[in-house]
Formats: sequence, structure tokens, C-alpha cells
Amino acid sequence: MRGRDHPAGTLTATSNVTHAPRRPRRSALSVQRTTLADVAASAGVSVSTASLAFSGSGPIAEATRARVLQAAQELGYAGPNPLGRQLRRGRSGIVGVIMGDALRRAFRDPVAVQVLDGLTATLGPLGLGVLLIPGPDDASQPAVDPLLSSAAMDVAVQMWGGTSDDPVLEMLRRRGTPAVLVEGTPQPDVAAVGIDDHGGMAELARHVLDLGHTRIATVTLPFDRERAEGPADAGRLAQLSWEITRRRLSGLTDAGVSPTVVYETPASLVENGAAAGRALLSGPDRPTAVVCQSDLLASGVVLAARELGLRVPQDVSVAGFDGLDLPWLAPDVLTSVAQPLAEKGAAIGQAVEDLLAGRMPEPRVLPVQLRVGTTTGPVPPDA
Amino acid sequence: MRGRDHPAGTLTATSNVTHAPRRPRRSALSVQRTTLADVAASAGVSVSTASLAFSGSGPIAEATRARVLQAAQELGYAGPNPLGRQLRRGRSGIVGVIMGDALRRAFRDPVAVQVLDGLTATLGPLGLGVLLIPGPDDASQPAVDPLLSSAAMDVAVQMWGGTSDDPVLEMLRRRGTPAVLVEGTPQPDVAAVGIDDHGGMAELARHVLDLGHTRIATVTLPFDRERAEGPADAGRLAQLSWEITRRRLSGLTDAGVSPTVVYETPASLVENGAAAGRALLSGPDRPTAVVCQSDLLASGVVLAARELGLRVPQDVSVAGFDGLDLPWLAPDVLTSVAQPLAEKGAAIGQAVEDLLAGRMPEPRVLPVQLRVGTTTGPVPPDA
DNA sequence: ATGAAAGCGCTAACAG
DNA sequence: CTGTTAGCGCTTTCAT
Repeated sequence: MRGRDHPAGTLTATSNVTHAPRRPRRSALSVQRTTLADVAASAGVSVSTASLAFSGSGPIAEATRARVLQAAQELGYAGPNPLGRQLRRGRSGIVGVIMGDALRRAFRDPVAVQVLDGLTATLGPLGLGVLLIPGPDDASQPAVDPLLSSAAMDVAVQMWGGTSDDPVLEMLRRRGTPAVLVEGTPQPDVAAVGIDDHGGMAELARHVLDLGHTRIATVTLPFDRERAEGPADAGRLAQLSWEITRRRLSGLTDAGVSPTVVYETPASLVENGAAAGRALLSGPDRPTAVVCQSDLLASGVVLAARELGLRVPQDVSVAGFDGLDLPWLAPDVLTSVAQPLAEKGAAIGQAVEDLLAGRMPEPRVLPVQLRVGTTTGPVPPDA
Repeated sequence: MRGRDHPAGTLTATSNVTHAPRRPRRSALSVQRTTLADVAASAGVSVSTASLAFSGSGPIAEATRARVLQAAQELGYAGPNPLGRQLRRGRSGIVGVIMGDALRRAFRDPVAVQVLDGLTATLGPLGLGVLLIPGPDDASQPAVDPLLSSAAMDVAVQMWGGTSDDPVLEMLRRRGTPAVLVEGTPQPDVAAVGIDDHGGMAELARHVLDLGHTRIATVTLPFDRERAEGPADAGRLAQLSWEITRRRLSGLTDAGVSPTVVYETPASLVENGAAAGRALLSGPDRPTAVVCQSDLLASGVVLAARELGLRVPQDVSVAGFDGLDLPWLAPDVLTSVAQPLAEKGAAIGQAVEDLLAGRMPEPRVLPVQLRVGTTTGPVPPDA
């Protein structure tokens, strides 16, 4: 009883006798929208019955339903106002998807796009919609998008999520919004979907080692919100906070590769790979193999190699991660580790469904597969 | 005066004596969420004052606000529940964006992505979020996504929208949702943003004509939801219902080009362009120039030409539309008509803002610019 | 099968 | 500057 008791006599006094009858103020956009009450009145039934006619839940005589629908038709009523329904049900039907990056970059990454596609395909039939929430742009921007703190959403999905003290996760916890973390650090209160980054990268590493390479450089995904660019020294390596980057890197080193250079990029795009490629391949002591943490980065390195007149794989081997189809790299086919992107999206969708049903789903780790293309070959004899 | 609690004796007649006190049923997800009323009680102020403390609208003593915020902090209250706020305000803060295609395809189109990026950049500061709504996949699917009829949104944006009897627009009208139509047929009740397709394509046509070409084929965007593929005969041409396709086509013909073939594609993607290119360039009497309605289609044609051993532009000229940066086509640079993509997104955002303010914005037609690259050249002497 | 009542959580108009 | 009151539009018991 949150404070609204009145002494008996006061009721009339405090009641709205003194208030002039208020004109309901409406949006300028819509002239007095029709409500379910209007429809019910017009059909000569109660609001609750009219509600039944639309929701289909609960018993209602076919004739009555028809009458209600008829009345709705006549009044141009397009169905229950979602806002009222949402408040009543305590559900918005919205899944917030926090992209792993600023949208302009995120959408250029086929990995993000294909996962998002798989996700929407799963969510659509559930009647759930996707609200796009931009991820961290760079460290100069606020850490969490305002939408994250104010938008209505039943569940949030963080695409390649961050660390355990990630401000995004903090905010979601505060709001009590259940979350699915994709490619992040597992946490007890958050559902997790990921792939076997470590295993996949280790397999790729063994492939490259088997070819005889020893001077192997690696080009990585961003380390953190700083998004630095260039070779990472020990100090910088210690700061590596993005889990996906860390796991792929440790897959490589755990398989026995000691990279000559760990080259950090600010984003997983072709141009960043090209920049890395130019830096790595134009100096002295260039590596005979460059293992990249994404296909986009790898294709940039291939482009840079071509630019520098180096033959792939005769002069330098290049490998990526993700297993994208990159026809424009033709005639080359990238050696890569394929991850099941659509399945990943579907798995996220299932996790969302579970959370909505009040269940915490088991962490999912999807398998990956080494796919040898034409961009890796034996170490050059003169190297 | 609906159902508050009153001192036992007074209102017993009208009150719910017969009703057992109900346990409020909550989502299984959240254990009894804190509300503004709880915070207000804890801070010793009224709910409305507490509301003021959060919204910042209206006068409130600094000390009071601090006390409320403090109480919120202690109770772990993350701010007003958006559902309640939305119902009360009659606004959801959501802009539904109906993509021009199934998401998996839409996201592969840099045009859609860059416009979407420009749009979100404008909408973000306005506190508006983007709800993704898939567009029509093909004719076998339902014409409008269920989200369109049930999701809460204040405004809808239809990306390269359809015809005047478009089922999407019909639905939005029924719901009374204001809409922005991008690249569609102008309509009195809908805001319009587009580019000068006709003029741009005409300019491109003149460029090609000036180079001496006469056997000119054109590769077009989809005609309608059917998404047929192949040369369009007169009958098919009469069915052309997507405005953007029509305008770009008429820009070409109005400039004096009579295409040898009008080749319709099911989507604006590289592979569709490649398929068209193979079809157009491998037969006899092949055109000396192929003018495409998008850069993605054009780059597919270039790839097909290379595949067939044809030199671009010595053997065949290829032109596109959009002005995308396609580095992987290197060393070629596509001749194209550049459209201002980010500005387009921003213009859409402004239209949304206007509609929300109850104003119908003037139709916007953004300028385009011919950009001559390396893929168009003089007609081959032997042709 | 239908109706009455309650109330989801919030903001805004108004009075003081 | 603060509190009171009303009610956004709907769904859901519960009683009939």
C-alpha cells in the first residue's frame, strides 16, 4: 500500500471536484487514437471480452469475436496498442543487440552480419524484434550507449563481449536484464555462446608449423577499447582485455608458436589487415607466415603482399580465421578456421528463448574446422 | 478512483471486499523489481518528486534530488521502467527500420549499411533506437513482417520502399504510424527522402554515349517482390513496380540509350552481377558497354568479364551506380554515380525528427555525381 | 462465455 | 518546490 490512504471524510474533498475536466493531451501526430475500449463499446461487449477477441487466449464465442473484429474494422482499429500490452505483460518483446563495434564498422564485418542474420531468423518466429545498440567506438566515447540504460528490452545480447567488469554487463546487471554474452569471458549470471577459438587457432598453428615455418607473425583483433595499432610489446600484451583476442592468441602460442611480432589492429577490417601487412612484410626479417585472427585481416595482408610484389604462398603464407567466402580474393582461397556463423546466431536465439522462459542455458561452445586453402604453403627454401 | 485502498469502513460497498488480496505475479526472471514508488518511499518524497529527480524536467531542490538518487542507489534502482514511461508518454522511442530486403541480403549491401549507419548516428543523440524489421524476402513469404503489425514504434522508415499500394505502407497507415519512405514513390501522407536517380543515370548514360557506345546493355535492380532473373521482355517491363529500378532505367532511356538487353536481377549483390555478366558477355553480339544500377552488380560484371578473358574497358566498358569504394576491384576503379550515403541517412533521421514533432517534412532529393573511373573507355574499334 | 475490477509503472497537470 | 490526483491502454484474475 504505497501511501494513498485517506481519512474517510476527505475523499470527496480530495477527489477531483475542483478539477476542471481535463482534455487528454495527445500526440500531435495522431488525432485521438481508437482504443480497445472504443471497440468494445462499439461492439457492445466489455473490454476484457474485446481483449480476448484479439489475443485469442481464453474462451470466446465465435460470434462475439466476429462482432468485435467487425467493430474494429469499422473504427479502423489496427489492434491492441503495444505500449499498453507491454506494460501490462511486463515484456517488451525486444531483444537488445549490442554490436561489438560502432555500427558503421560492425556492419562491414560479415561475421557480425551473418550471426545477426541467424539470430533474427530465430527470433522472428518467437515474435521478438531486434533493437540495434552500437558498441564501443573508441575509448573517447562513453563506454555504454545511452540506449542500454534506457531502452526497453527483455534480454540483451552482447556480441563479442568484453571482460567481467565490462561496463555494458554492469549496466545490464543493474537493470536486471538477462544477457547472452557472445565470445566473452564466462560469468555465472550470463548465458554464454562461443566457438572453440583456442582449439581452432591451435589447429591452424600446427598446420603452419607442419609447413616448416618458424618466423611467424600474427595479426590480432583489437585488445580493448583503446584500439591501438601496431606491434604489441610485453606491456601492451599485459593489457589485453578482450577475451576473444586473448583466446585466439593463446591458441597460437599454446600450440608452440612464438610469434616474431604480435601486431594489434584497431578493427577487423580489410584496410586494417592491409596496413598490418605492409608494416610486417616491408621490413627486414620479414616473417614467412602471417597468421591472422580474422579473415578480413588476412585478406588485407594478402592484398598488401600482392602490392609489395610478394607471391602468396611462395614468398609468404597467410592464414585467417572465420571461414568466410571471399570470392574477390580469387584466385586465392584463404586458409582459415571455419566457424558456423548461422548456427551461432541460432544458438544465441535459443539462449534468448531460454532466458525469457526463466532458464539459464548451458554455455554453448560451437565447433570450428580448419579449412586449408591456397594461401599457405611450405616455407621458402631461402628463408 | 479505481481501487486504491481505503480505510476499512468507508468504501466497502464499492471496494473490493469480496476479492482476496492478490499476489502480484511477476516475471520469473526478476524477483519483485524495485519501482519508483519504492524509491520515493525510501527517500521520503512523493512519486512525482522522485520522477522529477530522474527526468530532470521540472523544478526540484538539489538536496531532494540527491536524496532520491541516494535512495535509488541503495535500493539498486536503475532508473524508471521504460515500459511505464512509454505508456504514459505515448512514445516508445523506437524507430522501426524496414530493410529493403531480407536481413541476410540487406546487410551485405554497403549502400543499406552506410545509410543505416548515417541514420543511427542521427537518431542516437535524439534518444531513439532502431528496431530492425526484415523486408520482403521473396513473393513466397508474407508481404509484411509480423513485427510491422505488432511492434511498438513511433515512426517507421522504409528503405527503398515500394509502390503506392505497398502492403507495408498500408499497414503503417492502418496503425497510424508516420513513415519515411526512402527511394520510393512520393505519397502525400509519407515523408520522402531520395536521390536524383534519374539525373544521375542520365549523366552516366551520356558519358557512355560520348564514348561512342551503341550496343549498351543494362543490369537492373529487382523489379518487384518476384525477384526474377534474366532478360526482361516487354511484358515483364510492364510489371516493373519498384520505383528506384524504374527511375534509374528511365534515366538511361531518356538520355537516348536503347538497351540491347535489360537484364533483371533478384538482388543487388556481387554474385547476381556476375551471373548477369556471364549471361550478357558470353553470347554473340555482346554489348560493348554494360551499365548497371548498382556498384555491386557492376563489380560482378567486371569479375565475370575478367573470368571470360575480356579486358575492361578495352573489350567492354562497365559502369555502376552508388559510388562505393571497392578496393578489391583493384587495379580497376569503377565508373559510377556517387550518392551521398551518410547524408542520406542523416536526412532520413531529420525526417524522423520532423514527423515526431508533428511536422511533415518537405521531400528531399539529394544530389548525385558522376565519377569516371577506369572501367569505361572508348568503344572498341572492331565493334 | 462474459463482465467487473485491479493495476502494470510511470508522468503531467494542477494545487498548494 | 512538493504532493495529490488522474490515467496512458491493456490483460488478467475472479465471479457470475
